[in-house]
Amino acid sequence: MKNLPNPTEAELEILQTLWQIGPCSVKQVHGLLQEKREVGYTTILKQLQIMLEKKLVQRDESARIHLYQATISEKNTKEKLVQKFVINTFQGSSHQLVMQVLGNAAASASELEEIKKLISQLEDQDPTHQII
Amino acid sequence: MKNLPNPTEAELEILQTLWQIGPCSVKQVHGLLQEKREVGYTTILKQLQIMLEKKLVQRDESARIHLYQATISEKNTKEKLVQKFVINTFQGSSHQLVMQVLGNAAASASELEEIKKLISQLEDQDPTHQII
DNA sequence: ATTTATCTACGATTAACTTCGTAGTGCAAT
DNA sequence: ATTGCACTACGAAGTTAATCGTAGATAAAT
Repeated sequence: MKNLPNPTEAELEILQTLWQIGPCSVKQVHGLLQEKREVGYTTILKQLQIMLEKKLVQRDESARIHLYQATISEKNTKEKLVQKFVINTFQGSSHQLVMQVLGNAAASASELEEIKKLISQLEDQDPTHQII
Repeated sequence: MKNLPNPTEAELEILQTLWQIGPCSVKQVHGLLQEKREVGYTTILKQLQIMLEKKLVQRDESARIHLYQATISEKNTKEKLVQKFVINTFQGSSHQLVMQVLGNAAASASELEEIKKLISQLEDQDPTHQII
Protein backbone atom coordinates (compact mmCIF):
# COMPACT_ATOMS: atom_id res chain seq x y z
CA MET A 1 0.00 0.00 0.00
CA LYS A 2 1.04 3.55 -0.73
CA ASN A 3 2.38 5.80 1.93
CA LEU A 4 0.37 8.80 2.93
CA PRO A 5 2.17 12.08 3.54
CA ASN A 6 3.06 13.02 7.08
CA PRO A 7 0.46 15.25 8.68
CA THR A 8 1.32 18.87 9.27
CA GLU A 9 1.11 20.51 12.66
CA ALA A 10 -2.47 21.65 12.32
CA GLU A 11 -3.45 18.32 10.85
CA LEU A 12 -1.83 16.45 13.68
CA GLU A 13 -3.74 18.51 16.18
CA ILE A 14 -6.97 17.43 14.54
CA LEU A 15 -5.87 13.83 14.25
CA GLN A 16 -5.17 13.73 17.97
CA THR A 17 -8.78 14.54 18.72
CA LEU A 18 -10.02 12.03 16.14
CA TRP A 19 -7.85 9.34 17.70
CA GLN A 20 -9.08 10.32 21.11
CA ILE A 21 -12.81 10.36 20.59
CA GLY A 22 -13.27 8.46 17.35
CA PRO A 23 -15.47 9.45 14.39
CA CYS A 24 -16.99 12.86 14.93
CA SER A 25 -18.40 15.95 13.28
CA VAL A 26 -16.63 19.17 12.46
CA LYS A 27 -18.51 20.77 15.29
CA GLN A 28 -17.14 18.31 17.82
CA VAL A 29 -13.57 18.70 16.66
CA HIS A 30 -13.92 22.44 16.66
CA GLY A 31 -15.44 22.42 20.11
CA LEU A 32 -12.51 20.54 21.59
CA LEU A 33 -9.81 22.54 19.87
CA GLN A 34 -11.58 25.75 20.74
CA GLU A 35 -10.95 24.94 24.38
CA LYS A 36 -7.26 25.08 23.75
CA ARG A 37 -7.01 28.04 21.41
CA GLU A 38 -9.08 30.50 19.42
CA VAL A 39 -9.86 29.04 16.02
CA GLY A 40 -12.64 29.51 13.48
CA TYR A 41 -15.17 26.85 12.66
CA THR A 42 -14.53 26.97 8.94
CA THR A 43 -10.84 26.65 9.57
CA ILE A 44 -11.38 23.21 11.00
CA LEU A 45 -13.88 22.37 8.31
CA LYS A 46 -11.43 23.33 5.60
CA GLN A 47 -8.63 21.41 7.24
CA LEU A 48 -10.76 18.29 7.40
CA GLN A 49 -11.66 18.71 3.74
CA ILE A 50 -8.00 19.00 2.84
CA MET A 51 -7.19 16.02 4.99
CA LEU A 52 -9.91 14.12 3.17
CA GLU A 53 -8.25 14.89 -0.16
CA LYS A 54 -4.95 13.72 1.25
CA LYS A 55 -6.68 10.61 2.50
CA LEU A 56 -5.61 11.30 6.06
CA VAL A 57 -9.24 10.97 7.08
CA GLN A 58 -12.36 9.46 5.60
CA ARG A 59 -15.90 10.61 6.13
CA ASP A 60 -19.36 9.26 6.40
CA GLU A 61 -21.64 11.43 4.29
CA SER A 62 -24.78 9.40 4.77
CA ALA A 63 -26.20 11.97 7.13
CA ARG A 64 -26.25 15.70 6.57
CA ILE A 65 -23.69 16.09 9.28
CA HIS A 66 -20.58 14.42 8.00
CA LEU A 67 -18.59 12.28 10.36
CA TYR A 68 -14.85 12.18 10.02
CA GLN A 69 -12.44 9.55 11.23
CA ALA A 70 -8.72 9.04 10.90
CA THR A 71 -7.53 6.61 8.24
CA ILE A 72 -4.04 6.43 9.66
CA SER A 73 -3.24 4.85 12.99
CA GLU A 74 -1.92 6.81 15.90
CA LYS A 75 0.94 4.43 16.48
CA ASN A 76 2.13 4.25 12.92
CA THR A 77 1.84 7.98 12.40
CA LYS A 78 3.81 8.83 15.51
CA GLU A 79 6.46 6.30 14.60
CA LYS A 80 6.99 8.01 11.29
CA LEU A 81 7.03 11.43 12.86
CA VAL A 82 9.56 10.33 15.42
CA GLN A 83 11.68 8.75 12.74
CA LYS A 84 11.75 11.92 10.72
CA PHE A 85 12.46 14.01 13.78
CA VAL A 86 15.34 11.80 14.81
CA ILE A 87 16.85 12.02 11.37
CA ASN A 88 16.51 15.78 11.20
CA THR A 89 17.55 16.62 14.69
CA PHE A 90 19.80 13.80 15.86
CA GLN A 91 21.08 12.61 12.54
CA GLY A 92 19.32 9.33 12.98
CA SER A 93 20.56 8.52 16.45
CA SER A 94 17.46 7.69 18.46
CA HIS A 95 19.72 6.77 21.31
CA GLN A 96 20.89 10.36 21.53
CA LEU A 97 17.30 11.50 21.62
CA VAL A 98 16.48 9.21 24.51
CA MET A 99 19.49 10.29 26.49
CA GLN A 100 18.58 13.91 26.00
CA VAL A 101 14.97 13.52 26.97
CA LEU A 102 15.78 11.48 30.05
CA GLY A 103 18.47 13.84 31.18
CA ASN A 104 16.29 16.80 30.53
CA ALA A 105 12.79 16.35 31.82
CA ALA A 106 13.30 14.07 34.76
CA ALA A 107 10.75 11.32 34.88
CA SER A 108 8.86 10.19 37.92
CA ALA A 109 10.03 7.11 39.78
CA SER A 110 7.21 5.02 38.37
CA GLU A 111 8.00 6.13 34.86
CA LEU A 112 11.63 5.26 35.32
CA GLU A 113 10.52 1.85 36.55
CA GLU A 114 8.47 1.39 33.44
CA ILE A 115 11.38 2.29 31.23
CA LYS A 116 13.69 -0.05 33.12
CA LYS A 117 11.22 -2.82 32.62
CA LEU A 118 11.12 -2.18 28.93
CA ILE A 119 14.88 -2.21 28.77
CA SER A 120 15.01 -5.55 30.53
CA GLN A 121 12.62 -6.95 27.99
CA LEU A 122 14.71 -5.62 25.17
CA GLU A 123 17.84 -7.14 26.66
CA ASP A 124 16.14 -10.51 26.83
CA GLN A 125 15.21 -10.41 23.20
CA ASP A 126 16.93 -12.44 20.53
CA PRO A 127 19.96 -10.28 19.65
CA THR A 128 19.60 -11.08 15.97
CA HIS A 129 16.44 -9.06 15.98
CA GLN A 130 18.20 -5.94 17.04
CA ILE A 131 18.29 -3.16 14.52
CA ILE A 132 20.92 -0.74 15.69
CA MET B 1 18.39 37.41 27.05
CA LYS B 2 15.83 37.14 24.29
CA ASN B 3 14.92 33.87 22.75
CA LEU B 4 15.81 33.24 19.15
CA PRO B 5 13.29 31.53 16.90
CA ASN B 6 13.60 27.81 16.37
CA PRO B 7 15.55 26.93 13.25
CA THR B 8 13.67 25.46 10.31
CA GLU B 9 14.58 22.15 8.74
CA ALA B 10 16.99 23.60 6.22
CA GLU B 11 18.48 25.87 8.83
CA LEU B 12 18.99 23.00 11.22
CA GLU B 13 20.79 21.06 8.52
CA ILE B 14 23.22 23.92 8.15
CA LEU B 15 23.60 24.38 11.88
CA GLN B 16 24.54 20.74 12.24
CA THR B 17 27.52 21.25 9.99
CA LEU B 18 28.49 24.46 11.75
CA TRP B 19 28.35 22.68 15.08
CA GLN B 20 30.37 19.86 13.67
CA ILE B 21 33.23 21.68 12.06
CA GLY B 22 33.07 25.13 13.58
CA PRO B 23 33.30 28.46 11.76
CA CYS B 24 33.45 27.96 8.02
CA SER B 25 32.73 29.46 4.64
CA VAL B 26 29.68 29.05 2.47
CA LYS B 27 31.72 26.86 0.20
CA GLN B 28 32.59 24.48 3.00
CA VAL B 29 29.02 24.16 4.17
CA HIS B 30 27.83 23.67 0.64
CA GLY B 31 30.49 21.08 0.00
CA LEU B 32 29.41 18.96 2.93
CA LEU B 33 25.71 19.22 2.27
CA GLN B 34 26.24 18.53 -1.39
CA GLU B 35 27.50 15.10 -0.41
CA LYS B 36 24.14 14.31 1.07
CA ARG B 37 21.84 15.87 -1.49
CA GLU B 38 21.75 18.03 -4.59
CA VAL B 39 21.61 21.68 -3.58
CA GLY B 40 22.70 24.93 -5.18
CA TYR B 41 25.52 27.04 -3.84
CA THR B 42 23.46 30.19 -3.66
CA THR B 43 20.77 28.33 -1.81
CA ILE B 44 23.15 27.77 1.06
CA LEU B 45 24.46 31.31 0.77
CA LYS B 46 20.97 32.72 0.95
CA GLN B 47 20.07 30.55 3.89
CA LEU B 48 23.12 31.69 5.80
CA GLN B 49 22.23 35.30 5.06
CA ILE B 50 18.73 34.73 6.36
CA MET B 51 20.11 32.97 9.40
CA LEU B 52 22.36 35.94 9.97
CA GLU B 53 19.36 38.26 10.00
CA LYS B 54 17.64 35.96 12.45
CA LYS B 55 20.81 35.95 14.54
CA LEU B 56 21.07 32.19 14.32
CA VAL B 57 24.62 32.65 13.09
CA GLN B 58 27.20 35.37 13.12
CA ARG B 59 29.89 35.98 10.56
CA ASP B 60 33.40 37.22 10.30
CA GLU B 61 33.59 39.63 7.36
CA SER B 62 37.19 40.66 7.84
CA ALA B 63 38.26 38.60 4.86
CA ARG B 64 36.62 38.48 1.48
CA ILE B 65 35.44 34.99 2.22
CA HIS B 66 33.02 35.33 5.10
CA LEU B 67 33.15 32.81 7.88
CA TYR B 68 29.96 31.78 9.58
CA GLN B 69 29.47 30.25 12.98
CA ALA B 70 26.46 29.28 15.02
CA THR B 71 25.36 31.67 17.75
CA ILE B 72 23.08 29.13 19.40
CA SER B 73 24.34 26.05 21.16
CA GLU B 74 23.65 22.59 19.91
CA LYS B 75 22.40 21.38 23.26
CA ASN B 76 20.05 24.24 23.93
CA THR B 77 18.66 24.20 20.43
CA LYS B 78 17.96 20.50 20.45
CA GLU B 79 16.33 20.77 23.84
CA LYS B 80 13.90 23.32 22.51
CA LEU B 81 13.21 21.32 19.40
CA VAL B 82 12.54 18.22 21.44
CA GLN B 83 10.28 20.14 23.75
CA LYS B 84 8.21 21.44 20.89
CA PHE B 85 8.07 18.05 19.25
CA VAL B 86 6.91 16.39 22.43
CA ILE B 87 4.16 18.93 22.85
CA ASN B 88 2.96 18.60 19.29
CA THR B 89 3.21 14.89 18.91
CA PHE B 90 2.87 13.43 22.40
CA GLN B 91 0.88 16.17 24.02
CA GLY B 92 3.76 16.96 26.30
CA SER B 93 4.47 13.46 27.54
CA SER B 94 8.17 12.94 27.02
CA HIS B 95 7.81 9.64 28.79
CA GLN B 96 5.59 8.42 25.98
CA LEU B 97 8.19 9.49 23.48
CA VAL B 98 10.93 7.54 25.24
CA MET B 99 8.83 4.43 25.46
CA GLN B 100 8.03 4.60 21.80
CA VAL B 101 11.57 5.15 20.68
CA LEU B 102 12.95 2.38 22.86
CA GLY B 103 10.28 -0.06 21.78
CA ASN B 104 10.72 0.90 18.19
CA ALA B 105 14.35 1.10 17.18
CA ALA B 106 16.01 -1.43 19.39
CA ALA B 107 19.20 -0.15 20.90
CA SER B 108 22.43 -2.04 21.18
CA ALA B 109 23.36 -3.66 24.45
CA SER B 110 25.91 -0.98 25.22
CA GLU B 111 23.41 1.74 24.54
CA LEU B 112 20.90 0.12 26.82
CA GLU B 113 23.60 -0.04 29.46
CA GLU B 114 24.21 3.64 29.06
CA ILE B 115 20.54 4.42 29.43
CA LYS B 116 20.27 2.22 32.49
CA LYS B 117 23.18 4.03 34.04
CA LEU B 118 21.51 7.35 33.43
CA ILE B 119 18.31 6.08 34.98
CA SER B 120 20.18 4.97 38.08
CA GLN B 121 21.68 8.40 38.40
CA LEU B 122 18.29 9.97 38.05
CA GLU B 123 16.87 7.70 40.70
CA ASP B 124 19.60 8.68 43.09
CA GLN B 125 18.90 12.35 42.67
CA ASP B 126 17.15 14.43 45.27
CA PRO B 127 13.48 13.79 44.50
CA THR B 128 12.59 17.40 45.15
CA HIS B 129 14.54 18.27 42.05
CA GLN B 130 12.38 16.17 39.85
CA ILE B 131 10.24 18.05 37.41
CA ILE B 132 7.59 15.69 36.24
C1' DA C 1 45.55 46.05 -18.04
C1' DT C 2 42.33 42.40 -19.37
C1' DT C 3 40.37 38.52 -18.59
C1' DT C 4 38.81 34.90 -15.60
C1' DA C 5 37.30 32.84 -11.50
C1' DT C 6 35.24 33.25 -7.03
C1' DC C 7 32.19 35.40 -3.75
C1' DT C 8 28.43 38.10 -2.13
C1' DA C 9 23.97 40.54 -2.64
C1' DC C 10 19.44 40.61 -4.00
C1' DG C 11 15.18 39.64 -6.14
C1' DA C 12 11.86 36.52 -7.80
C1' DT C 13 9.53 32.30 -7.90
C1' DT C 14 7.30 28.36 -6.30
C1' DA C 15 4.99 25.61 -3.16
C1' DA C 16 2.93 24.51 1.18
C1' DC C 17 0.28 25.81 5.24
C1' DT C 18 -3.07 28.15 7.72
C1' DT C 19 -6.80 30.83 8.21
C1' DC C 20 -11.24 32.65 7.41
C1' DG C 21 -15.18 35.01 4.80
C1' DT C 22 -18.94 34.43 1.79
C1' DA C 23 -22.17 31.89 -0.53
C1' DG C 24 -25.08 28.12 -1.17
C1' DT C 25 -27.92 24.13 0.42
C1' DG C 26 -31.14 21.67 2.89
C1' DC C 27 -33.66 20.81 7.13
C1' DA C 28 -36.76 22.39 10.71
C1' DA C 29 -39.87 25.31 12.91
C1' DT C 30 -43.35 28.38 12.66
C1' DA D 1 -44.87 28.30 2.26
C1' DT D 2 -41.49 31.20 4.51
C1' DT D 3 -38.15 32.09 7.50
C1' DG D 4 -34.19 30.95 9.99
C1' DC D 5 -30.55 27.91 11.44
C1' DA D 6 -26.74 24.72 10.85
C1' DC D 7 -23.88 22.79 7.92
C1' DT D 8 -20.89 22.27 3.68
C1' DA D 9 -18.35 24.10 -0.36
C1' DC D 10 -15.27 27.13 -2.30
C1' DG D 11 -12.23 30.76 -3.05
C1' DA D 12 -8.92 33.95 -1.59
C1' DA D 13 -5.44 36.10 1.18
C1' DG D 14 -1.47 36.14 4.20
C1' DT D 15 2.67 33.74 5.77
C1' DT D 16 6.62 31.29 5.77
C1' DA D 17 10.03 28.24 3.69
C1' DA D 18 13.08 26.88 0.26
C1' DT D 19 15.35 27.35 -3.97
C1' DC D 20 17.93 29.40 -7.48
C1' DG D 21 19.33 32.82 -11.25
C1' DT D 22 21.45 37.03 -12.32
C1' DA D 23 24.19 40.81 -11.39
C1' DG D 24 27.83 43.09 -9.17
C1' DA D 25 32.29 43.21 -6.72
C1' DT D 26 36.84 41.64 -5.57
C1' DA D 27 40.90 39.22 -6.24
C1' DA D 28 43.95 36.28 -9.07
C1' DA D 29 46.07 34.98 -13.31
C1' DT D 30 47.69 35.94 -17.65
